[in-house]
Amino acid sequence: MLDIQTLRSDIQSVEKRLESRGFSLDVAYFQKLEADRKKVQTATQELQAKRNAASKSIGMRKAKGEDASDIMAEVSNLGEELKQNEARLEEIQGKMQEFLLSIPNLPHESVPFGQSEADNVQLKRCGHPKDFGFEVRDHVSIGEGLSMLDFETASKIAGSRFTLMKGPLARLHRALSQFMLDLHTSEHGYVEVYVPYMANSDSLRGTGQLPKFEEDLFSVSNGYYLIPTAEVPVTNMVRGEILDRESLPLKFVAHTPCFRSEAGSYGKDTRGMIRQHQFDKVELVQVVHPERSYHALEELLNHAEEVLRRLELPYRVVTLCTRDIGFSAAKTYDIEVWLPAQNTYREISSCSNFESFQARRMQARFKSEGKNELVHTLNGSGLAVGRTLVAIMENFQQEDGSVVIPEALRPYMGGVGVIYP
RNA sequence: GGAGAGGUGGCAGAGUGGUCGAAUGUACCUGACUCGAAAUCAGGCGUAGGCGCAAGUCUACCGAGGGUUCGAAUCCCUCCCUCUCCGCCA
Repeated sequence: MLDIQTLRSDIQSVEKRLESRGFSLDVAYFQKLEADRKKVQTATQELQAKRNAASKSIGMRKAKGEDASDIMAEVSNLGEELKQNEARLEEIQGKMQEFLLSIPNLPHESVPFGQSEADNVQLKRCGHPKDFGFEVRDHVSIGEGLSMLDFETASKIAGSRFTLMKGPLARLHRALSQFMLDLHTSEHGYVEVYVPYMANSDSLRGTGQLPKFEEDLFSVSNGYYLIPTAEVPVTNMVRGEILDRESLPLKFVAHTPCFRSEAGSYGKDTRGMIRQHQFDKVELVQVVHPERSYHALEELLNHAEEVLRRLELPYRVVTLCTRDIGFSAAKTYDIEVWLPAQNTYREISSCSNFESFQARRMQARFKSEGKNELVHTLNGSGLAVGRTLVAIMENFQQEDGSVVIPEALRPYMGGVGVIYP
């Protein structure tokens, strides 16, 4: 959520900055709403003040045993008018809130301007795609060749876009999340957290999934939603809190399953486990002092990259352009891993600074010299586990259909160095 | 699932219709005393928002949402959460 004060004071520049990400701000609507609000709120508060004063003097007279029927008659006439004003004010404020919740974040000045995904800027490229010397297979072919990846059974159990893994491949999947958690907790200073896999609508509103993106979520009974990312439960840990300045930065890492309905992506990545309704992810979340958030973003990116370096996977980092950054983000780096079978780089992590956008929705603040100030929040995948598994299968495949285990993972695999069919 | 108790300011804890945004204690901040500290004394000390150049002033908030009333922390209704005991379960 943007600060309503900046909309009041300088809506033109807000409009302009939002335009760069393809969002057209309804300035006239805002100004109309704001004018109405001002008028009705002032009137309502005046009536309330009048009523309060009258009621107070009734109380004072009654305490002295005096008659107060004249004031009571007077103030009872206020009732209807006040009620109407209050209802009208509530309506306007509701509309204003809805309007504010639907506006995306302002892109940071360092975000490259662009019209589409094609305008994202490659920041760096690390590692070298291997020269295989044989016809590479994709992870589906490799996994099924190993008899360890079974989409048919998964769809029998649940439906399309689910995965079933068996044996050493399932273990490799588990090894990956263990490895990532250990790296981030022991070397990068994150505190491991275990969190609910369902969240309420307040939480989803806090991080920006609601109200705009409900169709991407799975909802269950009792008003719960399955989390689409650990970002939701972890970031919402600080919702409504006033933190000590000294406690910042907070750095959390969580391994959770993520559930996404992937509405509107039918026909995209239908083969394999690239785009699933359920996938595991290790998520990094930081809650920081506003002055430190861009430094923290670089640090966070580096933490995610480190996973790929240790796994010896070739990757590149791109800075998303204004048109491609997500709704809540001010700036985002995507890390893309090399997938030889697709002969391209595919997203495996997204690291974003949300500045105060989520914090304002969540009312997450810290005390600074007696004043309350909004924190900045960041998160990044460190990494998407399923896609990392895909990357390992494809980058470490051998001609006979076996898959070599990267050195860093072998302690987690009971010393196994190669997975054979 | 059954029975009971309860949700008030950072914490503790009073307040069952009226000068209550809320006593008191404690923590914290400022000042006085002190060489300094402790103790003591005095003052300050919640959140969100409106109006205003400002000083300031007004409004809302006592788990959430409705209702009754001139007036609600206090009465009524619905919901949520926490705790204790029992049952069940991993």
